[in-house]
Amino acid sequence: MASDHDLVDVLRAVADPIRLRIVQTLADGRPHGKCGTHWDFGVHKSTMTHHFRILREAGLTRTIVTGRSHSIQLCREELDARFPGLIDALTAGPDRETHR
Amino acid sequence: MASDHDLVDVLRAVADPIRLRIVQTLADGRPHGKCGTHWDFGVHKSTMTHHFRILREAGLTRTIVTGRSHSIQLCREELDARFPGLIDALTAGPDRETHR
DNA sequence: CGGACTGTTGGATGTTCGTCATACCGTCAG
DNA sequence: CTGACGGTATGACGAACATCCAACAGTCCG
Repeated sequence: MASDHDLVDVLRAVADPIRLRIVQTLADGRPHGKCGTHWDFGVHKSTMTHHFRILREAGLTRTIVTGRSHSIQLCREELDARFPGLIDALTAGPDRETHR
Repeated sequence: MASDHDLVDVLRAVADPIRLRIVQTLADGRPHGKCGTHWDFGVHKSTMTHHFRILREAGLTRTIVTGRSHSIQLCREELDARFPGLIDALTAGPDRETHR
């Protein structure tokens, strides 16, 4: 039952265009910087912080702080253990354009 | 790209405790009645209508009208085709109590 | 026909959410 | 130390959302 609650949290976190894209990009398992370089969604800096926070609080990502640059990484193992197949389903879009 | 848009719609539809439960229950492929008998969430009748509408408009379910009783059914084939593994991931919860 | 049953429609309401702008804080280079 | 850089915190605001209530509409039974 607690799993249902968590699942809803994860789904809510992922039910947003920007956050879904972030998760899809992070699905390669490697950490990505939070810097505006990679994430050009045309939204304000603090908005990205907001989205990163939602993802982190839903248990989807962890943040790695190195000096003044933060990196974000998907918690693949935990997620695959708790919600098997979920991340795959989110990333393996039907006609998902590979890169860019 | 259109798939991403649709995926977000599906996720948003499913990112609600009541609607997630509905989808999980419907996952057996059989049609279930909309009657209050099966769905006892303690919410108002019209609220259920609202949730059913969201699910239908997200392309998750179809409604079968028979006389004065409506039945609802999950669009398994379409969903498995467009978002392979998604429904499985939603229903195969980690410690989801086997049945009942 | 007239009423019970099943479900929908159309407000109304309080809450959550996404976004922005500004101010703030830690880190690194000179 | 001072200033630039990378992120965070806080507050505001409009849109979307979940919920309820009352009224309505189609179907079946007597």
